[in-house]
Amino acid sequence: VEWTVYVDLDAFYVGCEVRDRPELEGKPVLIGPDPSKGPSRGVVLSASYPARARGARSAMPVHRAAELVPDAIWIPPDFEKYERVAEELRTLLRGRYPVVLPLSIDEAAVVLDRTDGAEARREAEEIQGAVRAELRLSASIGVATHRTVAKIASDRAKPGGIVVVSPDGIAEFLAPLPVRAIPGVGPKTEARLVERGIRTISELAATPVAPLRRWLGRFADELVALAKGHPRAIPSEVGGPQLRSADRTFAGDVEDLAVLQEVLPEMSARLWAALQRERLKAASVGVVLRWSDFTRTHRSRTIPHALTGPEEVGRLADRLLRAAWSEEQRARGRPVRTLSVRVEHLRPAQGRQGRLDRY
DNA sequence: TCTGGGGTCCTAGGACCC
DNA sequence: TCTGGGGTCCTAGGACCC
Repeated sequence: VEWTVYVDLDAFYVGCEVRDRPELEGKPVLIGPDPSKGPSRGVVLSASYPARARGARSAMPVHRAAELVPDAIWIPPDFEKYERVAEELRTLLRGRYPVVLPLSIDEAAVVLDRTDGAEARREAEEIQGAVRAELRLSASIGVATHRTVAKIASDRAKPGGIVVVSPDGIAEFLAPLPVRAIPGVGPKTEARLVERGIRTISELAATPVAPLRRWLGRFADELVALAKGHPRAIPSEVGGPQLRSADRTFAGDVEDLAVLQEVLPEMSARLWAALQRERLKAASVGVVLRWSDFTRTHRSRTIPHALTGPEEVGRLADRLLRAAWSEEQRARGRPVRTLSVRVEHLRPAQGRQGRLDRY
């Protein structure tokens, strides 16, 4: 049987900082823009467990976290560092196992062929020990015969534990958990399920799938199968990236098209640099306006050739931005909070191999 | 005192093709 | 005069994840 060992690094950004500054161990550390340095619309990117004990969470507005934890130690994010550390984890795993799936900056999975639960648990223990000894980081690990179950198990193992789910114990393991524990069930889907009296996975398992399809589409079949202990297998191939984007949230909401147009050259340059770094070509440009009420408008255009440079990205983005603005702004009657420029239809550029294997 | 800056995948209608 | 069945691509929007 094939087993998946799902490795999830605990409070990852905090962990990267604490291993460089051991004196921070056990302290309420928050990664994000320090709100005492001026008003910010930023959010917490990572919170240490002592900070979590006082209610701070990642994705929480920083001013709210500062209220809850006034003596927090704030550290501005250093994404290059986190990317390097993420690569350390992948290297560690690739040195030991033939099939390693990089799943996000702080998660990776190993697929073990022809093994059993006891052996898979020993591998998880060995990985956890190596991550602690060599990376000086804490990992939570879920072990199961299906990736989705292994991921859910890794959540239950936090922080620093190992949870193994046997193939015939899947339904029993999932039964008491809230539907929200399933990856892909967010606030909206949870609300739809709860409206129908479905709060836990055991209640989901007891629900006829046909009526659920009306609300959830094909996802309904997947959910009920998982709840009954028969998860869908997820293919292991990791494709190349689908899009790259540059985002900018303004310090104050913007009511003037010209202000948006002004930042396009800088954003296009940033985006182009990212493509160059990864040796990618793109053949589609898009802009996204996030209005002050958090709704979004998207315009994109595909062109019959690869984009030639940041100027072309900027030119096309400007055209799309003006169209989106004239068609939508009056009707929305709201200023813009965030502007994004994105490129899609990515392909590896010719020539030397880039680092497409990173993700 | 609301909610970053990245990303992924799915759906749905229309164009267009065989 | 009426109108198949299947497929892909494009665009816009939505939900979700780290």
